[in-house]
Amino acid sequence: MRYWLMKSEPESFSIDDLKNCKNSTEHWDGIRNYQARNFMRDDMVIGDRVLFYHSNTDEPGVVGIAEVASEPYADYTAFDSGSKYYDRQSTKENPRWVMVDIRFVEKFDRTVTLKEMKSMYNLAGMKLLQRGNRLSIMPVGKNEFETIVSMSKEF
DNA sequence: GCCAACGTTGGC
DNA sequence: GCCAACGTTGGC
Repeated sequence: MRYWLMKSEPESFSIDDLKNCKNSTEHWDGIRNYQARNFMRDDMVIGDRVLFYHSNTDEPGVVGIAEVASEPYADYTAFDSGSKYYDRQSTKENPRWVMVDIRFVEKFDRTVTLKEMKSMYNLAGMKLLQRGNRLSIMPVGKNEFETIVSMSKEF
């Protein structure tokens, strides 16, 4: 099993929104970055655990856990000329962008904030914390995943 | 709202 | 293939 971190702006799609989806599952559309796409396309496996991260908000941080719930498949928002994710170079015959389904697993009792994570010596290697990182999907180490989960249980 | 950092685009 | 211009991300 692999571990991931996926960012979402809570004003557009929060962990509560995910929980409230049908079957607490939603497709993760709109990824238009090749590195992030490649992670979904090449490395994600059903059942992989995902740290759900809220970005662009008052208190950025990890708010809970989700899991990968499908194989990768074509991101159909790229075919829709009315969508803000439309990409005329992505065709049904040869889709450029993919997505996976994500299922809610649990919401933390509290947010593990970016600030806290920065202060943890054993999280210093996290991609999330590297200078200038803007990836919205990134791999996370098992130890890092478990450290963050245990931080969520401490007050 | 600002701005640093980064990815993408396109002219050459 | 270089690189300037531009757009986006996301913390602050």
